[in-house]
Amino acid sequence: MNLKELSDFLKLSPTTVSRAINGYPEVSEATRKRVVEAAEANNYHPSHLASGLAKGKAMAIGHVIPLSKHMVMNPHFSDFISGAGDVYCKAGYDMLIRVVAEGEEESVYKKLAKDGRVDGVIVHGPSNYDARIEALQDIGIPFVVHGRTNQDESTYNWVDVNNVRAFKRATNYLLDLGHRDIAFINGFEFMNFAMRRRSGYEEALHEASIEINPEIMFTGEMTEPQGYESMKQLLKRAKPPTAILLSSILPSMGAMRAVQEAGLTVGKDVSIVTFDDQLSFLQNSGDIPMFTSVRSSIRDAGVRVAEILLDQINQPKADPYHELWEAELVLGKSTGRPVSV
Amino acid sequence: MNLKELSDFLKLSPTTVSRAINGYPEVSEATRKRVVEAAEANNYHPSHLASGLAKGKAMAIGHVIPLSKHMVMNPHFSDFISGAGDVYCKAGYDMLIRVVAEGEEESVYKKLAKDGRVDGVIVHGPSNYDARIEALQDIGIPFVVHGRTNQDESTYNWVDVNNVRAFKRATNYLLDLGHRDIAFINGFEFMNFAMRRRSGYEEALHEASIEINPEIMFTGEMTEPQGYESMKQLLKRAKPPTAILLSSILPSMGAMRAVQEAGLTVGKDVSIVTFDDQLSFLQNSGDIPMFTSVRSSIRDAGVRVAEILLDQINQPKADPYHELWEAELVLGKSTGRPVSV
DNA sequence: AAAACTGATCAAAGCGCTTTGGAAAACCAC
DNA sequence: GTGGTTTTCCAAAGCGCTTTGATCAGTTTT
Repeated sequence: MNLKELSDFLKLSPTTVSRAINGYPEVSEATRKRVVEAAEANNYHPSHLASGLAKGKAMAIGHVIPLSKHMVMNPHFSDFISGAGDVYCKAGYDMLIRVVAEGEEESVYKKLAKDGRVDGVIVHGPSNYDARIEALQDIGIPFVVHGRTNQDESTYNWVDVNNVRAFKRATNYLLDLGHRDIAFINGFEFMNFAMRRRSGYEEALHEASIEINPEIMFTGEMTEPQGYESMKQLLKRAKPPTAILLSSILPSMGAMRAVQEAGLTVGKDVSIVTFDDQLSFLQNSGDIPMFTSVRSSIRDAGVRVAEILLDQINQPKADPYHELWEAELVLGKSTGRPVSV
Repeated sequence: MNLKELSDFLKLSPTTVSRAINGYPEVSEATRKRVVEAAEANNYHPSHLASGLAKGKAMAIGHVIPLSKHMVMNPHFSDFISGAGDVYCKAGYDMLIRVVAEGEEESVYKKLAKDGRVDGVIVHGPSNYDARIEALQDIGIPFVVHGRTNQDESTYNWVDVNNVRAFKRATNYLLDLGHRDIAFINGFEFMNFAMRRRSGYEEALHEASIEINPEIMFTGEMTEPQGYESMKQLLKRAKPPTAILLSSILPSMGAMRAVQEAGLTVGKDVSIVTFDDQLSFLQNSGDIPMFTSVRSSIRDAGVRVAEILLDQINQPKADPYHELWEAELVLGKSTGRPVSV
């Protein structure tokens, strides 16, 4: 059943029926009621394609998700997406996802923006210099970046965590406890957030006049095995570091496994501080959390980014909008004073 | 730039331009080349909405993802989706995701199917009796179920793992090692896969004439904390079970943490067999995997489910299609003979 | 009672594309 | 050069909706 049929059935014009359903004021309450009931009864649903075409809005938001070399979908996405998806759903928008091999993102974003299928897009995982930003600005489609780049921040919308401050604080906390050998297991540093985290770590060490030791700094895909393998490397050293900073709960689980396997105790022999995205399936909670962490919910970020994007779509002339979030430092069981030698 | 403008520019009719771009044979190679080049040069992208409307196909597949009570997105989705998304992308389809509060799924599926926005849908996480199946059959939209229900299996498309057999094998393996007290930490048993896993476990115990003990059987959301808490319960018992069966790597990580925290060793004091979906971010691999497991890739399932759906969309008259996969039993470090009393 | 206004409805054009049913041009054989 | 085929292109209708501008009754104003 389509609009025409429904309006024939009701002996009304398509105009009136359309307006009745979309809540326009030009139609009397009596007929509106009649129309809505008939639509319900006949199981009529307006075609999204047709209405989208007619009003030039697609009522959908695009996400492009790059798969890494090993076709791995970063698990942090699922929480981000569940936050964003919830916002879209409530606003009547759909989420359009394109999974794409690493490297092709830019062209996929362009196509997505051009073919009129979405009204705005989210940029995930910006690198230090990210060509997508200028590409999207050229096209003129609204977009929000989750994170930032090293490009001019003032020209686009973004929501980011203060990664420098977070990791500086985490490092300082370990320094205050008396640690001097602090390892760092980071994500890939071409990703902007990872680069900023490293800056925070290095700043803190600098200020404490501790030399930076590249031998105890790792980068890689933030997975459980990454944490495990890196930690194993560290424990092999003549003088293993007494504290480790990690970029996500996932590698932290792996690091913990390596520590326990070596017969050592986390929080005593080795202190761990992790960034905690509050992944819903790996929650670091309880009376005293398992890990000491700098914490910021990636799901909340998804919510906020989505809200901002919808706002920008409805007010296309608005100025670029930013939010910089501070992570909280949460004390858990994984840190303590270093065992004195 | 739209079709009309491009065709004016080329001094051709929209018909010819459209055909040239879509690769129809009625247009000479010379003009096709001219058209394609002009399209490129003018950065012309056909409107997806308009073409979808005109040909009655949306070129998109719908996924409805229920959030659990705590707004948690099951992390297993992300791997499934990355597999499916890859297939869609290669076939020129988009993935449309609606995140929806638990319980509203049926109506959301209906709306999605009706409003012409997608050409087919995937049914995730079927329960034992799932109303979505009949709803979708009524509507007549192609769909594929990831998993099965207890309804008549022959009437719809599905891809499933032989969960009964997998868990029976896993249990038998533990029995063969000499274990007699085997606990089971399962997912929610209103989910069909979890129910079938339980059947497999119980069948094996029955055949070995071992009584089923509900006190050492848990169900819940399959997360790290679930495994941790359940395991802690088990270790508190006067005579803790010597082996545990778990439904996913996530709770297994938690169980392992509890075991290690209690000063015991996995694979010696406590044997663990888990179902391994081969989650990309928690891989159970290496020379000898961390966990003994029954293994089946959920990403591969996503790929296959997507392929089948696209096939069904292209041949709507085809018979329902099913695939039942056998999980492999992979030996890892987490199992051994029980410590003799 | 004519004029002005208001509220409820409608006809028709348009969104940007595909596709049907020709028509025109080019080619072929005889 | 006539009739028949192919090849290449086009005009126009249609997909299902929204929206502009107009109509028409009913109400109020002068």
